[in-house]
Amino acid sequence: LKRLEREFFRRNTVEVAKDLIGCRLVRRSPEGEAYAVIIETEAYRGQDDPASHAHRGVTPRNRIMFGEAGYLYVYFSYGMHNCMNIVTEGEGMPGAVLLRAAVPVAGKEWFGGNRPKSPAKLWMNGPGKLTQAFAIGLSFNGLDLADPGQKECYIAAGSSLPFQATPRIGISKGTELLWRFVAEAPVLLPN
DNA sequence: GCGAGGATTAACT
DNA sequence: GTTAATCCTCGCT
Repeated sequence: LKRLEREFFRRNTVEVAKDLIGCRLVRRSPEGEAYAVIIETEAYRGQDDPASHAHRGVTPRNRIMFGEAGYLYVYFSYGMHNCMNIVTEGEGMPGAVLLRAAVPVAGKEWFGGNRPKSPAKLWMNGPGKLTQAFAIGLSFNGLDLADPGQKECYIAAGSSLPFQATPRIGISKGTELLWRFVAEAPVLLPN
């Protein structure tokens, strides 16, 4: 499990979102390193993207999106869910990739404990569920995934998967952009 | 201060 | 297919 470096994230957001499909999201757990293969992402790029939190300029919440790449942007949504994004682009250019779904590989007991009473197929097949399974809360906002000394959470390279591009989910503006990327080959899900 | 709405989910019918 | 849950953030008064 080799941590992806900052240069991977310091690129065009849409490219990063595509390249993240098939990569692994790694999290320290009491049982060791738990990880899952990322199968769904969305790109939110620039101040011109009407669906992005960065669209109206810098606010206390979204300022991390305007900063250095490789940091986590976590926000609270719908009164009950957290969503996790990885900051992209260079400083001053806001961008982030929303992680929407993954397939658990290692640390399944821990994931299952974080998603009680939920079958494995539904552990992390949505952005809110993903953060729940990985125990990622608002306190992770601003975490540097590219810091080699930071062991809580990082992204590791994987094998590339075929994917397709679709409109992003749950937004009302910017639907003409095909900036959601989903692994198409039904990746084998655990039972 | 206050009110509206949200990059959603789960449990209904 | 429909809807309640639930609270942070932002923009406006």
